[in-house]
Amino acid sequence: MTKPNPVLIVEDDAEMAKEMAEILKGANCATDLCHTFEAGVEAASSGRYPVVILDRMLPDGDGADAVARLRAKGSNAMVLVVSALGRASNRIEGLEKGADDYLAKPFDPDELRARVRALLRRADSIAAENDFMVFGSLQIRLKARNVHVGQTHVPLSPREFDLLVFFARNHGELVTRMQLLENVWNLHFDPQTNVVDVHVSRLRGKLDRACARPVLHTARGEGYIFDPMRPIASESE
Amino acid sequence: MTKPNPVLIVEDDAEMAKEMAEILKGANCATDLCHTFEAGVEAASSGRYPVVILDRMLPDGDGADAVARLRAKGSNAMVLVVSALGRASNRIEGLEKGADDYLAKPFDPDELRARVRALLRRADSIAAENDFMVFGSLQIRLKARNVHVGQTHVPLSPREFDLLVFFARNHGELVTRMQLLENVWNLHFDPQTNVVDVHVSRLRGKLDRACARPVLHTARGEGYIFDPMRPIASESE
DNA sequence: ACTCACATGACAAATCCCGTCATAAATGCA
DNA sequence: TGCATTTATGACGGGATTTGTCATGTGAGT
Repeated sequence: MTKPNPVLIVEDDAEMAKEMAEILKGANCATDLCHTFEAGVEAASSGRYPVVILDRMLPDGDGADAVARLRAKGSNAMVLVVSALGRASNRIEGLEKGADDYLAKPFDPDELRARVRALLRRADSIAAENDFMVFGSLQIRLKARNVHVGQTHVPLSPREFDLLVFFARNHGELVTRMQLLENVWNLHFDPQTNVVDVHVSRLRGKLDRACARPVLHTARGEGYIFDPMRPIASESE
Repeated sequence: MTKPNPVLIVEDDAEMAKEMAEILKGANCATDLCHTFEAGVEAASSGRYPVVILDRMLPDGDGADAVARLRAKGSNAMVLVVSALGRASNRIEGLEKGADDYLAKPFDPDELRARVRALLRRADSIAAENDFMVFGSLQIRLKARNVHVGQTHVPLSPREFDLLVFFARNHGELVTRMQLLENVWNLHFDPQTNVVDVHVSRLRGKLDRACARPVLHTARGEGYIFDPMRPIASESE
């Protein structure tokens, strides 16, 4: 079994939310919960969730608008809108506003599972076709070979891009200079220079400036760690 | 009003097909019709239709398999499966087999329209994101800025790529040197040199070699014509 | 405070892209 | 066929970009 897929549920009814979470465990999903659209949009725009489930009606607004706000923030999550209003007209409005699927309450557990699975599959196939990596606001388009932070483009040289991709593929993990020489430079021996350091420095210069926070951390005596999600220098908790 | 969207309907019941076509006129669609999956898959794999509507059950097979065959042929059309079997289990199976939406018969005309519109919108956004032009075996990825013939990559310089894209946008039509200077070079006067000729020559060298046939034709005294579909040197029908 | 690892600015070699020119080839016409 | 005009293409050099090296600065840990 592969690792569970993160799914965000935005729902104010705690009972319903718990039920959905329970159902989705059967589809290999790890659910997180928000109680308001405000919080939901915020969480979803991190790019961590390939699939987001929105209740159509919450105290703080309308699901259709929430979808619009989400899209405006650059999220490309798959959105499933769940609604007590099951009539066709509502379904239509939801889909036209940018949701990817629509489900009426009350729903059959099997159907929820199936819908979410279909959305995950679609998210996967889009990601595979259009190869796309997201770390918070940092986006890497593998085929286009370009990098964006939020809406702004970060110009990288070919080497720098390859370097970043290697880091991204091993995000959160320690990467040694030797690994980099092997995989990015295709060198199977130590050139006895600091090529790696120089390129890491250049890459870091561009990325940190763009992200306005450190993303490439150095593990003294070991190597480097790429971890864009790491909270900004503060201890505790 | 923009120009109508081509939609392919695959349906054996002529009455039903006519009705759907009529309904979809209201969604600004130009519908074509096939009566069998065989013909439908063939027509759809031309890549001309962003949206394909499949009946679930036709004499020559099952819609779910047709979707699979379509995908295997490399089509990335959005597929809506319409079925008399409206139960959840069928809907689920359809979606999991690779269809993009599922609609039960009988349906509300408004709902068909809305679904198709949603699929068109999604097709658009995928096309915009993943912008892709195909001429026979020649594929141009606009964002990735790379070109493939069949499976092999054709390396082009930036200028050459821009040139090709301009030709591709005007494929089959005469393109003058002046147009190229204006649109590819951003020159609004004649530089009195043969820059264009030289770049066309270079581009042609790479493309013709890769395609193993002439793709960029010259219209003596007029300009050039990009036409990758043009049958190989032979007169008459 | 000292040492060693890492960071980074500067420089130079290598590469690639592009426009120009000169010359060859091809086309149309008389 | 021969001539004039248009197009094709090989070669050259300027210029920008990328990349690796080195020298020096900075900071962490002992």
